[in-house]
Amino acid sequence: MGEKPTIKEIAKLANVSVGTVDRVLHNRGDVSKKTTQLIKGIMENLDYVPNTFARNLALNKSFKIAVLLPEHQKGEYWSDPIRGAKKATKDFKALGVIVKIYLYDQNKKESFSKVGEQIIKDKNEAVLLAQVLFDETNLFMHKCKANKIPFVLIGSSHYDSGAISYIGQNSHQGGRLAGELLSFGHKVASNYLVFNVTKAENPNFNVKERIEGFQEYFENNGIKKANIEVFSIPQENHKLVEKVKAKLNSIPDLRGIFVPNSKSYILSKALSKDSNIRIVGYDLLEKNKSLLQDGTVHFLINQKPYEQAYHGIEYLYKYLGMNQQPPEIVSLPLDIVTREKLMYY
Amino acid sequence: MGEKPTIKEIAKLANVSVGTVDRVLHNRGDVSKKTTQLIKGIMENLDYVPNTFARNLALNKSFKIAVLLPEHQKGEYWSDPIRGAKKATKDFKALGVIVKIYLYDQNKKESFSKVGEQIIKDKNEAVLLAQVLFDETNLFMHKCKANKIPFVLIGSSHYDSGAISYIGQNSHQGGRLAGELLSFGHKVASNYLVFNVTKAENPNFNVKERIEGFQEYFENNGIKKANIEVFSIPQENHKLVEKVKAKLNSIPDLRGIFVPNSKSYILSKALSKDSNIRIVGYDLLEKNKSLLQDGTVHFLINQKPYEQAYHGIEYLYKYLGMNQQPPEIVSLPLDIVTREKLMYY
DNA sequence: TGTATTTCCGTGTGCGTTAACGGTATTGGG
DNA sequence: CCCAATACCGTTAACGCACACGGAAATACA
Repeated sequence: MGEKPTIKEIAKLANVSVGTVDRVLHNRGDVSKKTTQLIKGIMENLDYVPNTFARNLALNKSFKIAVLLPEHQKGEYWSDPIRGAKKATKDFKALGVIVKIYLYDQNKKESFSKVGEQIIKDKNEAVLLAQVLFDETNLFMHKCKANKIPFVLIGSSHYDSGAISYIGQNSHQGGRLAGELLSFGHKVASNYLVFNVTKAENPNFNVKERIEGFQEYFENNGIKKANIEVFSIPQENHKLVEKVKAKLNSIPDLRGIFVPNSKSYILSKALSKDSNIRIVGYDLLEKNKSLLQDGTVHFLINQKPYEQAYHGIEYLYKYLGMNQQPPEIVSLPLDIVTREKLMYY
Repeated sequence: MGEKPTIKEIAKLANVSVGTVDRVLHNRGDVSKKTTQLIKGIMENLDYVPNTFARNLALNKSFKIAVLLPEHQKGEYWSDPIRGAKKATKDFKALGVIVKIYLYDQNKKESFSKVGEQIIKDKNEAVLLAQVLFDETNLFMHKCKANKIPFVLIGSSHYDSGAISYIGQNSHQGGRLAGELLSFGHKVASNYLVFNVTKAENPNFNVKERIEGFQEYFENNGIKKANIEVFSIPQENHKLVEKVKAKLNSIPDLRGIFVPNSKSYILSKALSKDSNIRIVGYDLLEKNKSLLQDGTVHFLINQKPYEQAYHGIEYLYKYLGMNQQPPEIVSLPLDIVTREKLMYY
């Protein structure tokens, strides 16, 4: 009872060979109806389940998974998902997973396309990617679908993309959380600023949703009189710092600032040293961590890019190797980082 | 390059047989120092990882892991690590891991001992446990050591217990974080209360350390004038609520309360509805979540009991099945939960 | 009746790793 | 110098499954 039945035992009970049992197991024909029924009955009775180890060993196939992400410097955002991907590479290597990381220059769209084609050429069987370059990524995802290459999207949410799974955070939720943290302890209505540094030609839906969530929070919590100004400015603006300073000075009694992307470190350049403004930002870049450390920024919301990539590869392997369908949307919990929590990261 | 190296290939490169490679792989001696180095070097170079499927097939054994935790009602603290254990059970089943959960009545010490003995009798090869009943657990851990059964401790920190790994949070850190959250935005010194509900005969070192960390925070941040009172009271006290109310009234201008364990819901009974006191508590019990939801409590620190148990089983398997020594101490990051984050849990 | 086809099934090899077993040098003791 | 002990290493049979190959029996067709 405790022991697991093997193919051989089933064969003996049915008075056939293992080959026959194997044939009905994978119903690939060449077995008479009678013996098929007999064998199926026995398997049913003994509750037979093929041994995964033996099966995978015999199949002896490996899975090539491509990771498609932007090039990056050390300490930048994209180094985290890369780390996660590398950890997954190591962890799943023993299971036959071969991960190759493809990097592109996010300022050169043709770089993306080139790398994307390389991925197809290299006969990768699955792809993990983030939608940084919107249109190019859409194109690539279409190609994947055409070639029946499953892929997982991390970070950004583009629901009808055809990805077998989307892994990221709920952006609305993040915005609301930022609202909660900024207004925490303030009973009275106050002035808040959303500092939105944009990047030309790269619409970011996450940022849009975060801002919506931020506004939503104040509406839903009866802090209607809160005055929320959204200040958007392109990163390429050469008078950026001056303009930000002017904006800050133009708002009397500014209570808090929400930076819905990783650009807190830009905002900090325009802040006076002894500013008393609460700031909630995103992403644990080295520069941002310093701001947390010295008290300029009070909360950073961590997107857990490391985990996103790790789980992405995990899902792709399970999909390819064990026919397991991953959840369509995986919402990672928001991680609030304060100065005291910093030393863990 | 893309293909994975096998033992056979390594053997060929080192001019030895697979047997020798296997011997150095599992360092079971009978190999000269020179060839050992040679083989290790080659394995390093090729980044060799033994094929899990072949390995487990050859080993053809399963690992019995026991989980030893208190009985619990739905929604209570211990249901979370149980969930984590069950998830791990499912995830590692395919690797030959058999997990059995043993529950005891934490109010009956003899119940613990009985279950503990059962674990030994059942020939479990590893144990995951939490130190709820201090002395009894020590005794049991000694028995495990005597029987050479490895075990992992989750939640509480008892360093010289002989556990192969301790998984939990840094309690000092948790206390400091609580200090940070309570004092956030307050420049001036204020009055704070630590509300410590104790349980007879069950000294909890985590709570002690959290309180120390809390005090430490104010000392280290120049908020020396902060007045911190630690109020300890046994849970069994039949005039508990009255006494707490009295205590609260006795402190003028009370800014915040730190509840260093899961007993926030007890404190809440003594609070007036429109209280303006900031509260930081521990643990996502259903009762505590309600308090977060209605705004009575502002922050809960989540110990991640689910993850503790999951990783505990993961480590035990790797220890048993792959000779991998886990880290002696695994500090899970502190998880700050606010109302806005609540819906994820 | 003889040959060709179809139906059905057994045999054998290989997948990568483990570990028992046995074998050949090498060293040490007398 | 011989024998025994030791150090070191190779060979090989499992582990359970997948699948190619070939072969016997049954059926079809002439």
